[in-house]
Amino acid sequence: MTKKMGILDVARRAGVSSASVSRVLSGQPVVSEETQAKVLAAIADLGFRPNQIAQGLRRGRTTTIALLVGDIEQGVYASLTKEIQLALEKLGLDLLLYNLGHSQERLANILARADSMHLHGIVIATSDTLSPENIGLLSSKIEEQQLPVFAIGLSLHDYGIPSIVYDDREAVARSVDFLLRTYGGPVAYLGRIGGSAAGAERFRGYEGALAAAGMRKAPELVWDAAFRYPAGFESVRRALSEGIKFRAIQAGSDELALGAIAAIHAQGLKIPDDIAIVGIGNVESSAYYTPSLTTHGASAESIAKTLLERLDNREAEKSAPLLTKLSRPFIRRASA
Amino acid sequence: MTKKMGILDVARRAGVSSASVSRVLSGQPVVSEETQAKVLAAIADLGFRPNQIAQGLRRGRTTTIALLVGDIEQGVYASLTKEIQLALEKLGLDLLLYNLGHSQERLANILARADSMHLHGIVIATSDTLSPENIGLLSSKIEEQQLPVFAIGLSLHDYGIPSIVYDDREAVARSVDFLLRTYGGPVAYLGRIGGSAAGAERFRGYEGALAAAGMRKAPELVWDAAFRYPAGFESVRRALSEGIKFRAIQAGSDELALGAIAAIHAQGLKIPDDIAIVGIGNVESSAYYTPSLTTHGASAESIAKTLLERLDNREAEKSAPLLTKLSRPFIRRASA
DNA sequence: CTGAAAGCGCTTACAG
DNA sequence: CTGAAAGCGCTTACAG
Repeated sequence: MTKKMGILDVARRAGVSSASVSRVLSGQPVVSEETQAKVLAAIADLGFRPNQIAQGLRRGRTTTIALLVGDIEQGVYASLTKEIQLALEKLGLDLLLYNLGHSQERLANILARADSMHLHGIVIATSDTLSPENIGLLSSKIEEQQLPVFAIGLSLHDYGIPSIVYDDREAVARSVDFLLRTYGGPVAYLGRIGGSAAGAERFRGYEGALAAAGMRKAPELVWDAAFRYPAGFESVRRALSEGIKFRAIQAGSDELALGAIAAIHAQGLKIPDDIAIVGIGNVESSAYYTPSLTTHGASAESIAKTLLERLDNREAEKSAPLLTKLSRPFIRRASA
Repeated sequence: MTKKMGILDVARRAGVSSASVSRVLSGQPVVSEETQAKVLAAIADLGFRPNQIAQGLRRGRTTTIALLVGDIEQGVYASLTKEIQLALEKLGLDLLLYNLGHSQERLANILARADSMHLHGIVIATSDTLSPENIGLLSSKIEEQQLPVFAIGLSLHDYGIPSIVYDDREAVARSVDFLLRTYGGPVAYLGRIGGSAAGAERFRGYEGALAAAGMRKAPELVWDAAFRYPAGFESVRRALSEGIKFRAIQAGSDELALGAIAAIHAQGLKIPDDIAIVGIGNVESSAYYTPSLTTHGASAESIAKTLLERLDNREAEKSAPLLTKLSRPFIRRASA
């Protein structure tokens, strides 16, 4: 049944030219209803599907969006990937996935290769700070190639790249203020600061809340650590063993917070009685920890939806704001 | 700098024909060293990259592998996706990601579209039982289109589809036996059975261990539940509230086990003192729970490696075994 | 070993 | 509104 079959076979069967078939295929309004009906019938009869590569070559671009993701093993990126793939499917677009793994060099390689792939668009979702070279590559793709590029989770609007981000500074400021008021004592910050654009934003929220409360930032209470579990565990274990005093922790990710919880428990301390902790991201497991984690929510769905709309409406896009800020809901659970 | 540039520009600059350039590009051994050197120099000078779509059209297939994944939000699939993408990159292949989300209909749609995409290969990784139609679609792609297809995590070797799976039956039998010996009392099974090929295998391991120990399987101790946290939480919450007695739980996934732990803690019970629990999959967070989760390991890396070798060596593949079984290491931590 | 030429399967000006 | 024809950028028999 799956013989090779082309637009010409459809044309023959419908009794029209291949040009007409092509026009029906691409939904051009010029074709008469009669022709359209004949072509559609022929397509259905033959079970024809246009060769996407040939279409891509002729049209000069594929139906593929590249999603460049910081670390797919982190829950937030996994959810985001899932929702974006689902959304793209509605537009008939496919998703090419690249896991960056925090390497600017890998990113550069991928972007270089992207040129010859004639992508439909690029979406980059990472919390890492990008190198100037990579930012340059991205924005040149917009200008020179008219290629839709979107940044998620990091603000590149200053470079002309449309960005969809959470207002993490505000979110963290809010929860640190909450920790200060509720628990009184010193609040530590646990999370990546250098090298992470999102991390830096979150840390600024922490600094802001301290300043607003008239408190000084203590260096021994700022633990710059990678975003995953082991880093959270290790940082807190060390702080505890060094006898550093703190009443609460604001973590830069849920994974960090969860790793921290393990370290706190390992010392026989109670949460939130001895130490309170707040995460950010609302990873699925965070609700099922003991204690359940107080955190800031995320909505991969609404990001995907925003992306979809903007991808679908290239006209409106020209006058769309370069920066879209989403606010995170504060999710209070048992850990703080 | 990024003007459109083709093989002809390279040919002109190198002083050879476009055919020679093409031959150098595809690494054909016929070209003389001199020609090759000239072409390579011209390519480097111009920063030329061949148009992948044109190559795809001419060669009849792209450099893209489609990865169809059950649920990217589950840790095992996220790790697998990451490792596979990394491995493919070494072969110059790109990864097209589709999240199946346990829908056979979605799978059918994706497979239907795949024909017109002229993929380089298909990898399906899901624990779901596939519909006969979808299995038929997959195996026809191997036969009719010579398309490499691999199944990961579910055995489709009976249908001529090369499969790479863990020996989950053996793994679960081992840990259930361990639970029986260590804690004496009744062991419950928590996990998807119907609709999940992998789940069914795991459950058979449970049954086997009970039988080997001369115990009867009690229906009230078998909780058929979806693979994620909420299902684990809810199943155990209910069993506990109904007063069902059990000393240990074997879960069909780490997420289920972690959800179960939350439910056990919610009742004020202790792990493993009151109830012991074993998961399967070794999701990253499982080591950072309180208590840390005893589970069966997985190695996305070794699966990706196996896949890579088999994708890279199409000749050897013809005589390769259709079924590759990997064993899971038992990881004993605090929960049992 | 190399080049001229045909062609992969579509789309799109160009005429009509 | 429709068709004949050129062409997207490569690869690959076919001659030489």
